[in-house]
Amino acid sequence: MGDRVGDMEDYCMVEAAMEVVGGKWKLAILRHLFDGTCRFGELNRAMPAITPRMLTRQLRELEADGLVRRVVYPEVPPKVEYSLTYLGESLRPIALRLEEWGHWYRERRGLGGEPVTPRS
Amino acid sequence: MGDRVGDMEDYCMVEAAMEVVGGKWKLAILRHLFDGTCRFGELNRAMPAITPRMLTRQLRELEADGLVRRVVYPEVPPKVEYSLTYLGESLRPIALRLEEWGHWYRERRGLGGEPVTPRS
DNA sequence: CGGTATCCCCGGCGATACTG
DNA sequence: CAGTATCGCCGGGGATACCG
Repeated sequence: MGDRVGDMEDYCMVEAAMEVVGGKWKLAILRHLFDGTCRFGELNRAMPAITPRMLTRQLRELEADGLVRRVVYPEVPPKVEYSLTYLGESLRPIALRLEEWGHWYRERRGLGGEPVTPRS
Repeated sequence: MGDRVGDMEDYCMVEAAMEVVGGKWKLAILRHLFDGTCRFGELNRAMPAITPRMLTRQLRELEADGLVRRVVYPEVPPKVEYSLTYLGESLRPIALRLEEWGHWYRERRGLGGEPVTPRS
């Protein structure tokens, strides 16, 4: 061992990051949480294209990966607040730069794709 | 501009970026091309886990998205060189920061996952 | 309000064999 | 050397209905 171990360590890290952040809605969710704590419904209203099911799933994964904190208020009607952990916050600069890049990229490429999948 | 009109434009851009760069091997490939032009076989040897088929597919997508340049030398035996376009180069700082982040993340989280799916 | 349950589709991804 | 061809899995993601 040791001959070419360094190779995979390197690119593996970027893939490790992608596993955490590569879900279809993950970065979109984080992006909203950058602006502050959100309730479930707020997030869902802010991203109408995502179904509650998927929003839940992605939030739970983000929580399991330690990027998002979920706080349940035991009251009625139910209230749940999502916020970023320190780990989640640490992604802010990168996400923002990626966002910039995406913007710049689409300008250069002439807005190739649809912004949001249109529903029938 | 209005308070939050830009919302979906914004996060859409990060998703746009993910569409281009979100493939399982995309960033890994780019990461290798950051170090300079590569031939097909070099890339494949550098990433033994990826099959030729997938390597081809992801390279073609990167090419279609304008991140990678493919140069064919009409000689025998065949020789094809892959390099980054200006667009591809522009991802370097972001990819590097994501890599840093991935490294840091895994240290904090105690190396949760396997680096590469081990073949038996 | 903040989710689950259920069902299903599609395409990303993989393995193996073959070719100009 | 640099790919195709073929086949198939599997799970991420979606639609809709329902629940505490």
